[in-house]
Amino acid sequence: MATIKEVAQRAGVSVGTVSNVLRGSANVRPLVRERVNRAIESLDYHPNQIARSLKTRQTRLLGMVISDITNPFFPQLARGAEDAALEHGYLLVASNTDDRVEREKRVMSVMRQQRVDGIVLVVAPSEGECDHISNMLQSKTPIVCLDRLPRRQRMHSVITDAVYGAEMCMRHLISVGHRRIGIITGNLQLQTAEDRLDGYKNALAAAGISLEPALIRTGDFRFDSGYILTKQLVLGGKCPTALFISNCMMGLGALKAIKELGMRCPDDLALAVFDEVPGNGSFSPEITTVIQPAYHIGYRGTELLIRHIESGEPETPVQIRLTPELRIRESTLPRGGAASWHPSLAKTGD
Amino acid sequence: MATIKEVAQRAGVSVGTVSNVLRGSANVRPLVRERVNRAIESLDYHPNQIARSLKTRQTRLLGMVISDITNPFFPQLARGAEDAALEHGYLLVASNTDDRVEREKRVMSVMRQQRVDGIVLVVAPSEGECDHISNMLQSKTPIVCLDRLPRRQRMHSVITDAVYGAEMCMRHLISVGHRRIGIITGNLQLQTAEDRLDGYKNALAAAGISLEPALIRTGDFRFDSGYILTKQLVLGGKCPTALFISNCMMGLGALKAIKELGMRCPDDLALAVFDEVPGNGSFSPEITTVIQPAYHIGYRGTELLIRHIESGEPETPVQIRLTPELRIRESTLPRGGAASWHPSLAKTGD
DNA sequence: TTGAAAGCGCTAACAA
DNA sequence: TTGTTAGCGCTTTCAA
Repeated sequence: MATIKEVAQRAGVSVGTVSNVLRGSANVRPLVRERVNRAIESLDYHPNQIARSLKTRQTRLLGMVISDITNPFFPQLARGAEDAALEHGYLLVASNTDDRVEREKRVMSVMRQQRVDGIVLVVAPSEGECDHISNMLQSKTPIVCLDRLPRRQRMHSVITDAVYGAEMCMRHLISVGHRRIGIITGNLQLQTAEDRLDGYKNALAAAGISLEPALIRTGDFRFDSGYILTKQLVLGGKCPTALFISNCMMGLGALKAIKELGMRCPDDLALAVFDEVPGNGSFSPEITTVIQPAYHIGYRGTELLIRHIESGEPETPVQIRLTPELRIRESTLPRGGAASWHPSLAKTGD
Repeated sequence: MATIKEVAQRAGVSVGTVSNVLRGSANVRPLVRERVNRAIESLDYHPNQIARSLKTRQTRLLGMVISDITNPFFPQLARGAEDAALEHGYLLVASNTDDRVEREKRVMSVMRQQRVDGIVLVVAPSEGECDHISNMLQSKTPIVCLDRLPRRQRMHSVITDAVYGAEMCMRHLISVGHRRIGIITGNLQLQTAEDRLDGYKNALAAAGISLEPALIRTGDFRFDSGYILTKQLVLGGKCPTALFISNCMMGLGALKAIKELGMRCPDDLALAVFDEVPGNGSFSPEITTVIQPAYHIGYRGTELLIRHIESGEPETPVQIRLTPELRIRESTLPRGGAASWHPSLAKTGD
């Protein structure tokens, strides 16, 4: 591959001048500029970003560490992050952790060696051992947390207002007549999972419905736990009339369980899911969901990260909280006929 | 951030020795090695891969250029690619093209500036202007094509045997009694899309069913075209009794159209889809699909790429063709009662 | 407006 | 076994 030196020779100028042309900056005589550009063209010269990075101490690489791209929430988020990155001339180095801290540590360490300019991070649940995060921060590599807040540290973040989303969804379930509502939560080491549970509790309390511990099951955001815990809830004595599932993968598991149990949704059991469910709208039943602005979480988080990279870290963490949206569909059609219910009843989000 | 020089000073050795310790290679006295490691630890030293790359001319970065990560086929592929990369100490730089050549050119150019060691590529459809690909190859950056073969060049690739998959699926539809089978294809600039159509044609020919041009519609692998073309096929005069859809996104569109038309699947219209459909198995109906080994395409393609990076390019392109699998589900239950059909009838894949 | 040259942090060849 | 040093391709300061 051609180097800047060869371009300089070919154009009959010094490397400094070529550099100036490349960076569009300094005062170069149009004639000279023209000659340099022709040399670049004819040599198919691609500036060596590695050499540039070594000198300038920035790579124009951003790390993106997420949980699992096969969870349909994350592709949207990734697209948002990529769009923001590309608009500012950055490329994304991406990696999945499967929510394992060891993997998070490992990829963040490698990204650090690669000298990424910053990281957007969906933290893995952990019991506090986050030295890798504080070390990173200490070495002046900015991090913006997406979707989840780590328990200990206060950091830059862009998340969904999960308490509000869960509350809104629960109010809807209650408004169509449900009293015995079960919930399957995510891993409660995660603030997000806890928040969704809090929304559940708040809504029940506000409606004067007492909390029934047997209706609360702790899952892990994966298909299997949705499947197993739904069966447990349904078969375990006092079967709920509605289920609130804390994410889409567990939602699919719950649907499968309901099918296998020979129950009908919503007639035998209503279902509402936090997160859009893959395939929703094309199949039956259509599922009532709390929709997170996944794309925007990625986009705004990355934008925030780039702002910090390019103009220095602010003193206090910036925390952005985006509002989710409730989409009501047939899986929560009111029991005993639609006549007893009107969509306006559900709009209690104020 | 600490440098190798500081580590050397702290350990009381030369940078050369530290380098030797880092790369685990040369003969270093255990005692000295120990001292160096302690220095590394206490300084929280992370080797600067940028500087290393400049010298060694390899970045341990792999480019992954795909069509669209929100198409559920690609997350699987990406996980396979990442696993292979990580196992060999590489990181993935990822980007989506939305099947637009301009975007493909742009990101590949940036990746080239970043000096990625190689690229796994899902090519965008185009009318032959692939200079960016041949230039890349010429500059000794290996490329392995995944899932799709570019029309002109012969390149390293890992793809699914689409002709075989489509044939197998069509044989099944025919075996349960269908004669008027419609197809919605992908963008026929893509070999993959063409292959699936060829499989369709082969199976019809083998069964002695004459080709009906009106039953062939050209889509673009996106939701909307599946939706629109299904409506056209159904409402356009001679409605088919079964539909073969060339990918999952169009499959979802087709399902939605069928729903809106008030038709029942499979009673009014049978449906088979190439690619696993998101949500399939949890909803109704469950869809008969041709399942591609997406993870393996990513994994083996990346493995192949790394092999070429580390031991030089072979003379002739390596082309790997993986076998898809037919999963028969309720969307193609035979018409006129299950009694007339037995699963064994479908197993004509020999 | 342009050229010359130091230096970014590392590797690897060579010397000691 | 360890140390010294040139040089990877660029940017940037300083001098001309």
